Order: sequence, then structure tokens, then C-alpha cells
Amino acid sequence: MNTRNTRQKEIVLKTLCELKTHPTILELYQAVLHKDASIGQATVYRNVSKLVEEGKIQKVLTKDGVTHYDGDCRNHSHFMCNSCHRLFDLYGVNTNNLIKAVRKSSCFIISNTYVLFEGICEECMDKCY
Amino acid sequence: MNTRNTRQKEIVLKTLCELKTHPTILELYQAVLHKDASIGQATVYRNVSKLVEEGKIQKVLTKDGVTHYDGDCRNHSHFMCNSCHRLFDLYGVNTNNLIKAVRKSSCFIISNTYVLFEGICEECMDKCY
DNA sequence: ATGTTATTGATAATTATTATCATTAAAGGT
DNA sequence: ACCTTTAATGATAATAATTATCAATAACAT
Repeated sequence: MNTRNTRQKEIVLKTLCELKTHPTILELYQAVLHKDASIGQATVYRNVSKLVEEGKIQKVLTKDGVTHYDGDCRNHSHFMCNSCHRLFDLYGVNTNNLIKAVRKSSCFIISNTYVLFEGICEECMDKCY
Repeated sequence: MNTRNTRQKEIVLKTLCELKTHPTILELYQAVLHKDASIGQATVYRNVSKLVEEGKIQKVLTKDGVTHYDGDCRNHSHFMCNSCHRLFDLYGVNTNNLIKAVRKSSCFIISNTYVLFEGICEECMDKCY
């Protein structure tokens, strides 16, 4: 017996997968509370860590200092708007050529590649930023 | 009068630029203390923030939860070894094609692109990981 | 040289995350 | 279905990371 499927863990995973906003732990915790107000914050922290280890969710790298999470583990990139600070998914960014270049110029064994774009999103552009 | 060049700020910048290890704030603070033991930790925090804003140093995105800093602001990528957890620089990773792909498939205005590779470094490979 | 005020060092306060621990409840065996 | 085991929970304390406060200092424009 190694790991157990708890109601809390399933709620955390389901809540994160439903959110498309790439929440922080605290934002996720708030959303979880709406489904079950008895779930503790530590439980959210614990389950998020476990789910990352299990590869069911992933951390999103950002420069804002706070860790964001993504319930979609398919390989994709992210875009952060420097104006509204929202995170967006970007599918179809192919990193194979980057990996090839690194393999040629170094002796590192690459297992993962993360890409983050920063800039201004469409909505903020329209608001004349 | 907007900003001043202080001895402390110059030491922080110089120390970071000399280190090639991409230190955390705490590691940088330790190194700064060797040059001037009277500099306070808060001063390091403050100056690191300012230097990032000024574009003289940059944050390095990692998945280890701690923020690392790089005194080299030229556009380059990073590699983190999942075994020894060291960060390495990777020059010559060209992201122009990625940016083009995003421009075609979205309406985001991209100002920055960050790439992190994860895997095993050469030394750790030799140690039979 | 002097006055203004941004910056500093020390420390308190805040925020984020992890550890502790008694209690609860999954999951396997009977 | 009922024990038994023990991983996981909820509440909270403890720790770590970062920011705010404030009197004293020191850049730098004049």
C-alpha cells in the first residue's frame, strides 16, 4: 500500500483541470472551498505536490515569483501578459529544433523543455497599452 | 533626482556578475558579505529587485521553487540538472522560429521568450545516474 | 560646502510553505 | 461486511522567504 485515492485529492485535481486560469495555490484553494468547505489549505498544498510528482498536473514557470499550476500536462507553452498578468496556453509551439541544437552543442541529456513568452495580450492591446 | 548609484548596489551587481552559478538571493547575500560584511540582507533584496527592473540582471525560471538570478542579461537559455540541481547557461539557442509560430497562431505581442531545459548534466551522467 | 531625499541597516511584519500530531478513512485481508 | 493497518486529513505550529517600517546615513544637484 503506497498511495491512496482520497476524495480531497480528486477534488483538487478536478478543480484545477476545470480552471483554465492557471491559478496559484491560494486561488486553487479558494476554488476548492466552493466544492467542499471542509478541506484544509495544507491538504491542497500536499495534494498539489503529489499531483506534480505523479505528472498529473504541472507547475507553470513565470517571472512573477508566485507558482502557478496547470491541470493540462500535455506539452505546451505559456504566455504571460505583462499588463493584466494573466497566463495563457500556447499549443503548437514545437521545440524539437531547440532540443536538437542543444544536443549538438552540449552533452546534456534533455528530458523536458519549458517555454514562456512575455508580452501584451490581445485584450490589453485593444485597451491601448 | 530619481535613482542613486550606491556602493552597495555596485557590489551586489559585481558579485552576481562574477558568480557563474546563478545564485539564489541567499547565496548572493553570502557572497556579498565576503566583500563587505556590513551590507544588510534587505539591501540585497532591494538592489536585486531594482537591477531586474533596470534590466541589468535577470531572473532565471526554474521548477525548484526558489528564484535564481543571472548577471548576464544577454539573451540565452538555461539548463537545470535534475540530479545535482545546478543551473547552466546555454548560448546559441535561437527562438526566432518559436516566436514566428506564436505570431502566426495568436494575436499576442511578444517581448520576451524564456527557455528552460531540464535533464542530466554531463558530470552526473558520468557518475552513472 | 549644504540641503534634499533616496538609500541603508536593523528589525518587525507579512506571506508562503512545510512540519507536527491526534484523528479519520482508504484499501487489503479475513 | 467487519477488522486491521496506516496513508491522508484538518488544525495549527514552525519555518522560510519576502516586504514594510523607520531613524540614520550618504549620494548628488545646486
